[in-house]
Amino acid sequence: MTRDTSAPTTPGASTPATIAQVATAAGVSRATVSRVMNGRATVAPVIAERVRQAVRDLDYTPSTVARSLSLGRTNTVALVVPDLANPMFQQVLRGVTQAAAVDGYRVLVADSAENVDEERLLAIEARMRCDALVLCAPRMPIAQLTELLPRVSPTVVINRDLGALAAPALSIDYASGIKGLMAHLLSLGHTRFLFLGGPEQSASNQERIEGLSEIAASHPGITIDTVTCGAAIEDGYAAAEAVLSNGATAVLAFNDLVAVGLLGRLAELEVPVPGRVSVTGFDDIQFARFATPSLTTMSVPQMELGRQAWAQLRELLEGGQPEHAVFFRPRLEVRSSTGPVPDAVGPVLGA
Amino acid sequence: MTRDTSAPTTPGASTPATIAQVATAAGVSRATVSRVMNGRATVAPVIAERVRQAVRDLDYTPSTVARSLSLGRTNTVALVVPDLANPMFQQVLRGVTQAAAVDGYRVLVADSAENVDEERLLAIEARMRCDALVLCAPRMPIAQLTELLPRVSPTVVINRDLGALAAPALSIDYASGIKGLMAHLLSLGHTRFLFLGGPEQSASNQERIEGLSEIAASHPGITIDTVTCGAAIEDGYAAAEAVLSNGATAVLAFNDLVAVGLLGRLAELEVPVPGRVSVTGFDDIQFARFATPSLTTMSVPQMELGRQAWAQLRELLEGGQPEHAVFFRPRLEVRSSTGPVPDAVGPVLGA
DNA sequence: TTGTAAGCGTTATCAC
DNA sequence: GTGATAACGCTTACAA
Repeated sequence: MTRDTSAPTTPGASTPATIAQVATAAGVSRATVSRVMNGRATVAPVIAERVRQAVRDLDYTPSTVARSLSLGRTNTVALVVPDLANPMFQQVLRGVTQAAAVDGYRVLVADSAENVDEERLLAIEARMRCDALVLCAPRMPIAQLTELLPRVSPTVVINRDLGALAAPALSIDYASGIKGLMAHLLSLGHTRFLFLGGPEQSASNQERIEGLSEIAASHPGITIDTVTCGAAIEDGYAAAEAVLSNGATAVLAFNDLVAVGLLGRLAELEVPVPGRVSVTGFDDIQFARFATPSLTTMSVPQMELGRQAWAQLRELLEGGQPEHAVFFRPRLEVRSSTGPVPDAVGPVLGA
Repeated sequence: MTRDTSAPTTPGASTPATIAQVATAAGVSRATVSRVMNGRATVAPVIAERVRQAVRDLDYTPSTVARSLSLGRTNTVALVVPDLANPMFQQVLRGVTQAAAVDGYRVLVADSAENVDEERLLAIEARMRCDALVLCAPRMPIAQLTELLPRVSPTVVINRDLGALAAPALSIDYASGIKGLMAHLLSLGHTRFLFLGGPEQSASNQERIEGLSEIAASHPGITIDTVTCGAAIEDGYAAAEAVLSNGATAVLAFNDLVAVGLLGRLAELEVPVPGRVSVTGFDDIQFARFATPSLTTMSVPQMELGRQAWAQLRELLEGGQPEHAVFFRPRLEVRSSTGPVPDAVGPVLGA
C-alpha cells in the first residue's frame, strides 16, 4: 500500500500508537510488547515495566482489528432480528449482550426491518464480521433457512421450530402456549373465541393456529374465529372494531403488543374488559403486568432465550458438539384481563 | 505465525476461501480479484467473468477483518447505553441502526448496565472496534466525560447537555419540557405537585429539577414536592403509596416508564386518574399512548435522536467539521391522564 | 489492462 | 528471556 512514507516509528500526534512505536520507545522488540500486553510467559520484570511505561506514555491500546486478523477471531457475535421495535427481541438482545459480555464478547445488531428478502444477505454479511450468529428469522422459508445455516455456522436459531434441521435451536412451544391460554379461557366458561392472527408466513403464527385447531377438534361445542391482524401495537388498536362486531367473548391476541393495542382502544371505547370480552396476549413483555387491566398472557423467557443462545454459541466456539434443540414451554400468567364469560353475548343484553 | 504449512492455495473444505485461492482458481493475481470484487477500474470482461466464476465456485466472501485492517476502517459504529431495558434507548438504537445501515454501517451495542464505573472502559473498548461512537452516559461526571471524549473521537454524545464542552451533542431540553408539563397542569388549576425524581446523579434529572425550581420561583401560590423514585417501571409502581399520602393533585413522573408503573398500581388501587390525581410522564414511549388512561407526556424524538447521531457521525467521518450542539425541544402530548384539579383534596371529600 | 510487492498491526514460531 | 520473521487476508501505488 505504501501510504505513509515517513518513519513509521514516529509517535504521531493524533494517530493511535502502534505496537511498533511502543517497542521502539521501550527499546524492545514488538514480540516482547505483545507478550507484556497479553501477560504472557516470563518477561524480565525490568523490561516489562519499561514496556508498560511506554504504553502509558503513548496511550497505547492494541488494535482490535489487527488482533482479530492475526487470531482469526473477532470476539463479536451478531444478532439478526426481524424488528427491533418488538420488546420481545429487545429482551433477547439484552440477554445475549449481557451473557456475551461476561465472556468478553460484544454484540452486533442487525435489524432486517421485516424485510424477508434481505434477511439472508444480512445474516451472511453480519456473520462475516463476527465469530457466530444468533438468528431470529420467523418468516424465512425453511428451504432458504436450510441453505443459509451451513454458510453462517456456528449459528443458533431462535424462536422457531427447525423440525428435522439439525441445527442448534432455541424455540418456544407456541402450540402448547396457546393451548394453555385456551384451557384457561375454557375453564372460565368461554365458548366463542377470536384469534387475532399475526403475520401469515410467520412460523410461530402457524404453530399457534395448529394449537388452536387441536383444541377446536377436541371441543365440539366451541367456535374459534380467526382474523389476520399483525404483530404490532397499532394492529391491535385497529382490530378493536373487528373484535366488537364478532360475537366472541374471549380474544386471543397474537402477542402482547397486539393485546395492549387492543386494550387501549377498548378502554377508549369504554368496553369493559373482562366484563364484555376477555383478552389474552403472548410473550409477557414488561408492560403486560402494568397494562390496565393487567394482561393475562403466556410468559416466554425472553432474556433467558438470549442468554441460552450465547451459552450454546460459546460451547460451539470452544469446539463443543451442537446442543440438542431446546424448547421452552411458556408459562400461563393469569392476570386481570380475563374473567368469566359474561351472562349474555352482544351489546349489553343481560344485566 | 506460520500456522498452516500446507499449500495456501488449497481450496480448504470448511475454511472460508481466501482471495489467494480465488486468484489461483481464476489464474490471475490477487490484485485483479480485488479489483473485480470492488468493481474497480477496467478489468477485461473475459478475465472479470473468470474471476466471478471462481468466486462462485469457491463461495468466496472477502474477509471483513482483513479489509478493515487494510482500509483502516471497520464500517461499524458503537452505541453505548446505560440500560437497554429502557424503551427510550431502544428507540435510539433503532434510529442509529436504521440510519447507519443505509450507509453500509453496522452497529455494535454496549450496555453498561447502569454501571457508571465501567462506562469509561466500555466506551474505549467499544470505540476500538469501531470507527465512531454514540455515547449515552447520563450519569458520568462531567470531568470524566471531558477526559474521555478526546480518546473516543469521533463521538457524539446523546441526551445530556455538555455545557462548555465543545463536542458534538444531541440533547433534550428537559428543563423546558418539564416546564411545559407544569404549564399544562397549572392551566388545569393544579397547585400542589409531586415530582417523582429519577436517579440523583442523572444529568437530565438535574435539568428537570432546575426547570421545576424556576416554575416554583415564579408561581408563589404553588407547592412542588419531590420524592426520589427511580427510572424504572417498578419504581413507579412502588411509588403509588407515596403519591397517595402526599396531598398533590398532580404527579410528574421522571419518565414514562415510571408513569406507567404508577398508573398500573393506581388502577389496582382503584384510584381514579385523573379524577383523583393527574399523572404525567416524559419521553413519549410507544406505550404511553396505549396506557389506560393514555398518558399525557412530553414527546422526545427518540428514533430521530439516533438518526441524527448517525448523520453527525457520518459528517465527521467524512472529515467534516463537528456540528454545533443540537437541542431538541420536547413537544407536549396532552392525553387522558391529566385533567382539572379535583374539587377537594384528600380521600374522597367532595363529590 | 494486469502483476508485483509493500503495508495495515497484531500474534506466534523458532532460533539465539 | 528476547528478537527476527513469517504469517493473517486484503488493498493499492507503481511497474510492466
